[in-house]
Amino acid sequence: MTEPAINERAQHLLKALIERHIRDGQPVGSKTLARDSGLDLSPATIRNVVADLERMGLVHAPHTSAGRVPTELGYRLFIDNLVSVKPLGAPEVQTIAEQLDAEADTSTLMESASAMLSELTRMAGVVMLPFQKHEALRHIEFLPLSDNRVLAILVINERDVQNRVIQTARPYERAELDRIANYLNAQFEGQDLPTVRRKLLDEMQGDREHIDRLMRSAIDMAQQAFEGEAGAQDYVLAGETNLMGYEEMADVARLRQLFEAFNEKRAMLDLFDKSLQAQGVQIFIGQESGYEVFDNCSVVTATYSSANDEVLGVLGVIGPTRMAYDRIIPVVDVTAKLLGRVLNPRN
Amino acid sequence: MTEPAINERAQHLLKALIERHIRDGQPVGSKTLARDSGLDLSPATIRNVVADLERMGLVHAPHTSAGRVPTELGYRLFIDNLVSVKPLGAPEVQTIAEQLDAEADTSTLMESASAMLSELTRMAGVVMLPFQKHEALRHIEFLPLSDNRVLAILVINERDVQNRVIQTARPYERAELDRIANYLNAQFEGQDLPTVRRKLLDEMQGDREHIDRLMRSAIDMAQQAFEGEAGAQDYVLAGETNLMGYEEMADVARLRQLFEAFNEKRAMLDLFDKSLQAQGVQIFIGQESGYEVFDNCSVVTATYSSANDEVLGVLGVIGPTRMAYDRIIPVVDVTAKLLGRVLNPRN
DNA sequence: CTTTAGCACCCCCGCCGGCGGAGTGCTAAA
DNA sequence: TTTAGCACTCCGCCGGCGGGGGTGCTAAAG
Repeated sequence: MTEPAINERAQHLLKALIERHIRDGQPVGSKTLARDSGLDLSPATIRNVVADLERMGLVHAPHTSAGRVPTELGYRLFIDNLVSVKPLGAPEVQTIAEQLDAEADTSTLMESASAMLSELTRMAGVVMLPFQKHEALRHIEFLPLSDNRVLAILVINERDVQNRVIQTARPYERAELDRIANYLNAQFEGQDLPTVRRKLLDEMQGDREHIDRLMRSAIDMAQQAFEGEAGAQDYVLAGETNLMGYEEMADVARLRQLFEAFNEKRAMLDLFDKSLQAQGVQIFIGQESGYEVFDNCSVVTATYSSANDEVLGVLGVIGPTRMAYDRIIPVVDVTAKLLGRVLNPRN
Repeated sequence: MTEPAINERAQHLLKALIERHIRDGQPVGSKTLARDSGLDLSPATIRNVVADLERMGLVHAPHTSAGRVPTELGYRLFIDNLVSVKPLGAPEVQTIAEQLDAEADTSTLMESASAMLSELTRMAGVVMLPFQKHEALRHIEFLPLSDNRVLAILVINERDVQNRVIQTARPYERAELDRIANYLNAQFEGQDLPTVRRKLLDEMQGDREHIDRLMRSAIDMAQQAFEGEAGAQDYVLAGETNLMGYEEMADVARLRQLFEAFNEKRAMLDLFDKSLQAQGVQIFIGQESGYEVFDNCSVVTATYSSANDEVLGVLGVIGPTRMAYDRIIPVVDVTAKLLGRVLNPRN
C-alpha cells in the first residue's frame, strides 16, 4: 500500500484549497476550487485529486458530502513547501522600526514589540524576555532597613535596575554598607553575573578565617543579593483579547483554558523554549505544540539575535491555525530582526 | 398614582426571590416561592405580591408567563436593606491574614491580595495600588550612562525602588554625580515627594546666578528625576478567567469588551476612584457604574486604610450581578481591613 | 378586604419531518 | 486520463406540534 504520489498538480490544488479556506473559513468544494485554482480542470477531476489528498491525510471532510478543510498535516505541508510569503513593504518595516524605540528600557521595549505584533496580526503577541546570559553587573548598593534587613539595589547592563531585601545576621550602619558596596563594586563591576556568582562561591570555599570581617560581610550579602537571580523566564503578552474575535475560538470553555495557560505561563514558556533550538521563524500547528490548550491554534515564533548572531530571546504570535501565514510569517520575522537590532547596542 | 407600599411581607418575598435566583440563576415562579419563602401563603397570593413588585420595578419577567428575575433596582434594595451578610469564620480570616505576608514588598502584597480575592470569590479580584501621598524620599543615586544620559535611582518609603533615565546637557563623571546625589540626599532625605518637588521649584525660582554649579546641576537632575512621578494610578487584577465560567458571561463579544476594559484600565480606575468617596464597602450594580462594559456585572469595593484611618487605596471584586453578596461582601471587607493593617507599618 | 382555588391562556423550548442547497462518489463515455 | 451525468448524503432552516411552567383573572371563601 504505497502512498499516492503528491504530484505538482495535487500540490497546487492543496495550496489553492488552503489559501481559500484561510480566506473564508469554509470547507472548500470542488466547484469553487475549479473556479479559482487557476488550473483548467473540471470539478470532477478535482474531486479525484482531492480524494487523493484526503487519503494522504492532508485534508478532511467535516461530514460526507461537504467540502474539504485542511488537516494539521495539510497545514504543515503548506507551510513547509507551498506558502508564498508576501514580504513586507518598506513603509511597513519603517513603521515597525519606529515603534521600537532604542531609547526605551528593556521592558518597555518588550511591551511595544508585543503590542506591535498583536496589532499587526490581529492576534496575540508574545515577547519572551531576553536571556540574561551576559548580564554584567554595573553597580551595587545597599541601604539599611529596620530589623536586620538590608535593601540591595543592583544595576545590570546599563539600565536595568533590580532590588531585593536581604536578611542579615546583625544590624549594619549606613557607612559600613557603603564600604561593603564599594568593595563589591571595585571587585566585580563590569563582570557578568555567572562569573560573579562563581567567584563569590570560590571566596566562600576559601579559608574563611583568613578573610577580614568586611569582606566576609560583603560576600555574604552579595551571595544573598545574587541568589534566585538565575533567569526566571518570563514573557510579555499583548492583544490576547484579539483572539476572542475568531469564530474558531467561540467556545468559552476552551478560551478560558487558553487564557489560563497564558497566566500560568508554563506551557507558553515551554513552547518558546523549544523554538530556541533553531534560529529564525518556526511554526507550531495545533497539536504539534504538545499542549492541548493550543488545539486549533498555531504559534509562530522567531528568535531575535544580537549583531554577532547570538540568540537573545524569542518572540511570536499565537492565533487560530487558520491564519494568514503569508503575512504573519514576515511580520514575526521582521519584528524579530528589528528587535534584535535595537536591543543589540546595549550588550 | 401613588407607589404601592412595600410592606414587610413584600420585602420578605423579594428577599427570598433574589436569594433563590442567586442560587440557581433561574426565573423564580410563585410556586417555588411559596415553597421556600418560609411564609405560609398560597402561590396565588404570592402572584399578587410579586405583581406589585413588578409594578415597582424591582423584578421583571423575561417574557409573559415566566417566573421573575430581579432588576438592578431590586438588587439595590436587596443590598441596601435586605441582605443578611454571613460574617466570615475565624479560621477563614486567619487564612487570609496568613496569605498577606507583611514582609513582602508592596507590589507582591497587592498581587497576593487580588489573587486571594479572586480565589475566595471565584470572580475577578482587583487591588488598586496605594496612593503615594506620603511617599518619603529615602535615597537617590545617579549612574552615568552613555550619550549624556544618567540613570537615576530613587528609593521611596523603605523599599520601593524606581528608576528612570534622564538627559543631561553635558556628560557627567561618576564622582560628580556622587557629589550631586550626596547633596540631594542630605537636603531631602526623609521628606515626602510633594514637599521635595515644591522645594525644588522654589530653588529654581530663586536667583540662579547665585547658586553654584553643583547645586544647579543637582536641581536640574532632581527635577527630571521626580517629574512624571505624580501618581500614575494602576491596579493589580487576578482571576479574570474565573469570569469565563459564568453562563451570564457566555457572550464572547461582551466578554471581550470586558477584558479590553481591564486592559485599558480607564473605566476600572474611574470606578474605583468613585468608591474612594466613602469609606468601607461599596457596591456598583450593572449600569450604576456608568460604563456599558459592566452591564450584568457588579463591582464590590472596599477602601483600605492605615491605623489612623487614612485611606490608602481601594480593592474589590468584579463578577456577574447575580453573585452571592452575603458572602462576597464580608470577604471584600475583611480583606480590605487586613490589607490595611499589613500595609500600615510601612508608612 | 384579603386570601385562595380554579381555570384559561401564554410563551418558551425541544422535537420532528420536510425541503433546498451544496457537494460528493461512482459510472460510463469521450 | 478527463469529464459529464446522476444518485445520494448531509447540513441548515423552517414550521408545526406538544408539554411544561407560569401567569392573570375571576369568583368564592375567610
